[in-house]
Amino acid sequence: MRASQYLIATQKETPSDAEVISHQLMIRAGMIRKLAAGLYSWLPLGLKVLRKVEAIVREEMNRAGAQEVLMPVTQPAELWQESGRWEQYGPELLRMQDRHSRPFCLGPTHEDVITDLVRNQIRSYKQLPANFYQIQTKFRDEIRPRFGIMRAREFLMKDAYSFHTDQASLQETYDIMHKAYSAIFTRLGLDFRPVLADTGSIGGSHSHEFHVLAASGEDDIAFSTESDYAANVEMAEAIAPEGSRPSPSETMQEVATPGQHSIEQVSTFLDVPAASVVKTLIVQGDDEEAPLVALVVRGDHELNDIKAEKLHGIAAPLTFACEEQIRANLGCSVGSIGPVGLKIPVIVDHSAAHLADFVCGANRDGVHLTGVNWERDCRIDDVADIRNVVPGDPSPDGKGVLEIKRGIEVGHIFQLGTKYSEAMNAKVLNEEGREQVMIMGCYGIGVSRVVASAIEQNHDENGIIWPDALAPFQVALIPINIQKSEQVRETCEKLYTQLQERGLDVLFMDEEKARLGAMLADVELVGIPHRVVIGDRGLENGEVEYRHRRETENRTIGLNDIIEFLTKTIE
RNA sequence: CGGUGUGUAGCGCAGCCUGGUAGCGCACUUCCUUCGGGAGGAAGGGGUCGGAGGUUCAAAUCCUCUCACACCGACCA
Repeated sequence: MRASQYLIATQKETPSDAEVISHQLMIRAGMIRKLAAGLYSWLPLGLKVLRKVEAIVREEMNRAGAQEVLMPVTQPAELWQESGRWEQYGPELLRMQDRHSRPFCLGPTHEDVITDLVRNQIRSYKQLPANFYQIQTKFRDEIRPRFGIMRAREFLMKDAYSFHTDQASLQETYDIMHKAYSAIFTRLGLDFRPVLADTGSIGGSHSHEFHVLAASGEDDIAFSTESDYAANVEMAEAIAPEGSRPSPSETMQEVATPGQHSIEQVSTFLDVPAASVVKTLIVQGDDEEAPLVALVVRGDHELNDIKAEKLHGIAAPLTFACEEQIRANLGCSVGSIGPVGLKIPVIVDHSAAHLADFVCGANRDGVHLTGVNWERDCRIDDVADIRNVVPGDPSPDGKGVLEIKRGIEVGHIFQLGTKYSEAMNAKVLNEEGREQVMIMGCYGIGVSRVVASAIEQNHDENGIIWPDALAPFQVALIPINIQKSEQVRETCEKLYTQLQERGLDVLFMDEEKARLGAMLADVELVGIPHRVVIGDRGLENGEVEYRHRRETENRTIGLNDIIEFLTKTIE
């Protein structure tokens, strides 16, 4: 491609509303432009990258035996009413009416449509298993779109749905998808981890998220230093400390702690480590007998609400008791609560239950207790895993300890079961000639988000550094003084033609008035991996200059060898 | 949804407090010089000052309403 015929919309200044580096660089490199909140146009350069991701995803999905389809973005409400999601789905579902006042929505996902399609087309177990996918624009009316393309309202997603007659078959396809996803992210050149994930409200037994590791990620991922265990912190199991609880050595005493509420304040005030203090949280129960429940974790730990709301007796979604409820029931304010003398159920985290001689609130404002011991001074009704894991915790698989890093969720696979097929009556005849509800799996990849995550992981102060598989162009050809030197012009034209004949995607910076510095800056910002600079000075000696985007020094290469060199390097 | 803040040229911003009819940098157009890491000079083009209403002789500036956008928040215990 000749730069003179291509829109290279780079800009020096960073827009003031771009927070994360990928957003800033995508704007500056001229990949995307914002149309409205969470809505972006893709310029030629950005679209080229997006298409590359798409192509790799498509190839690997086809290789894994999935069949491509394309379903409408606009979907009739009927289907959503049938699956029950018209009511369930919140304001993220953009609803509208057509000219006949018939209700429709913009598809945030396509389970309902695919289930309808398949129930009408597939009648026999002989046609199963089957896995259909599409690469399609989705719309989710996010409360707060942010980070550019990373959390946009309209985005490109690959979604696949598989159908089965039994769990074993679903498991088989699930495993194939797991492998295909690993192959995709490996080919894309990303540092990623498949992690165990929460299945959320959808249920089902198995779910993995694929995360690209990057500091700007919105999720915390825990993984083992010794094994391939990895899980979303929401899910990662905090295993109980070994051995039995130390025996009490102190007597329980009241201490005045005026105005000290937070764990940090209390531990500083009493000069004890946060790990020797317990925090007691009061949440809503789901039983009329026990409308409130106390949850106790160690002072240096955080409650994991997903784990907590799964426990018996606790209302889901997890809801904290309000100030008035606490005062009415316990007679103190938050900040002075402790397990001693509580009349409501007390559920204690493993680590907190392992403490002896700990500190806690006295259920009276401005008073704490020291030297408190379980059983002797207060009840434990239940011990459970209700905290987030922290770095250094033992890995649940017994190998190594946990480390925590931030991740960007780029893929999610899960076993849906029969949630949709049952609601929508999607059945086949099985071997015995009986009707049977199909079992489903679903598998998504955020195609546009992959582009942003690749940039989060690959950039420097000069701009984007594309992994080879994603680069919009492979080679940039940069002439010096093309408007003056006939020699430079002819050499470049010839190289341009020859490189294209070798099948390389070349950007020829052929603009007469472009200055060297500006061209180099653009090529670096845009992130083209290989660049060749051609000038009279080098040509005198039959040489050109080559530099890889990751290097800081030029290499001198013979004019006659450059074609061969690039062809070999880029393979 | 709640809190805060911002809307002035394609982008980044000043001007607003203290009303007098719009400016800077980058980008863009033309010409000259320059040309090995975002050149210099000269001359230009481009703005219903987010929108509506009001106050005033006069509104980007003051007042009211409205729209859009952005940031922060949903575990203090």
